[in-house]
Amino acid sequence: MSSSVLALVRPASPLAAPLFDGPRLAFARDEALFAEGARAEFVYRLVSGVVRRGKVLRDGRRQIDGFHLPGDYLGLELGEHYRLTAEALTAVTVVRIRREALHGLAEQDVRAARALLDLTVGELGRCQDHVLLLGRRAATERVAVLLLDFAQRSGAESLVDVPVSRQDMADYLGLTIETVSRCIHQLQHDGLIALPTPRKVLLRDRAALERMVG
Amino acid sequence: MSSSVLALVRPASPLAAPLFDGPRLAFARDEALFAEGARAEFVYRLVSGVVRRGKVLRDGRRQIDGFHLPGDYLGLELGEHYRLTAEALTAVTVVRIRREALHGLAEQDVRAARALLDLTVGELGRCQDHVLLLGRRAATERVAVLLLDFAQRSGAESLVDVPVSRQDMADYLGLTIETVSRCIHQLQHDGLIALPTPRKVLLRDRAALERMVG
DNA sequence: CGGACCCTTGATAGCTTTCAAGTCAGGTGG
DNA sequence: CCACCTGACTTGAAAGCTATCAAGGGTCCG
Repeated sequence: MSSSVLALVRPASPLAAPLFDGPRLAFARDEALFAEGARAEFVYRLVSGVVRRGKVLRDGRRQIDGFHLPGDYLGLELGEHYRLTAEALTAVTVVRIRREALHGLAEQDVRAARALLDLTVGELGRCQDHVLLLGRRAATERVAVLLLDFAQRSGAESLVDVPVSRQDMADYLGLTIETVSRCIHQLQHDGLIALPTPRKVLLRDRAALERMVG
Repeated sequence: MSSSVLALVRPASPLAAPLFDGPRLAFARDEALFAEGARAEFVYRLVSGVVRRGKVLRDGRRQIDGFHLPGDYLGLELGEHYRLTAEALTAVTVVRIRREALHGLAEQDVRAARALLDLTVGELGRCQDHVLLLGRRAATERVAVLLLDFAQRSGAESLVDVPVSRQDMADYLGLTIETVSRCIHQLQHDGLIALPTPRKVLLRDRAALERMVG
């Protein structure tokens, strides 16, 4: 069980209880929770919806670092400024906490400090897997990794929900939208998956997919 | 083991004092400090030498996550097992501490806990930058980024020491050794750099390099 | 001088991108 | 209810970039 890249980010070791709680906030689809470079004032816990987190180069090239689902924490960069942008892919609700308040929590409670560290370490591990994927995997492998991640995340037996657009997949995988589409077609042609709808993937030969991913 | 060598990896916010200290250990060139998958028993602080840290796919494809220089910490993954392999590129000396001891330290001393978190967050930030480089930059840009990193790290005005082989550069940049060589040639041809020796790069037009990197 | 290793260079192949249509589903308004 | 429109996805053809395969230096060191 090599730690395959987890596209959908989740706590490394699930916390028994949320690290913090509080009133809920809503964001509309396409709204930014926070932007790269802005002062990092808050840390968020996602309650519902899907969020993408990434960066853009000045010329518009975009790289997505990960997708977030309910339960995930956002803004753990914990520096003075956010290092990337988080945007709602759907309507989203979150709980947020001031960064200083979270640090205060960690100073008073050893368990909170440890949980915070574990979350950050988990994020680091996923980021390292992402580096391997982008540096050394061919296009079809990348797509297979992502589909398996979606599958694992959803816990679905074989019918997997793809919660993001082809463009977002491409920007996560370091490919173009056309290449993603062609790779999916290839996997379908090889009998590894079927595509009831563009956003639903049926895993027909999960073992073969996992072999491909290594 | 010239102290002018540089690396991509450095503490996010330099610690006033080392997080821990103790007796020194030596590793020979090409020796592994620890291997991916092994039980993560120790955390290391590099005292002298250069270390590379990375993963390999089963078919031999290699991806390097970063290069480490004196002052850097290794093994901060802090999970049950190391997530990557660390190997000495030169003779190396380190100080090491048991993982549990470090956690104990963090539990007793809020400042240590915070330093540990900051180190991990810094590592995460560098990893995110690496993802952007691998996902969305062309070969020559990647090489330029690495050369500028080496430059910044060494603090050299214009004559930069490249402390790693072309193969290691390639494995860090997600390229082949030939492509790295050709990109360096290209930069030289365009007058941005000169190459007194293969491991010494003279920055002739740093502004242009930085423009290229964005 | 010979050998080993690292780096460079050349030619060709292959994969992914780019450019350009074309299809499909969902939503809107007539 | 249907025509239309828009956005998302797919498909095709050609170009471009990087990898692969294959030599060819250069340097260090025995």
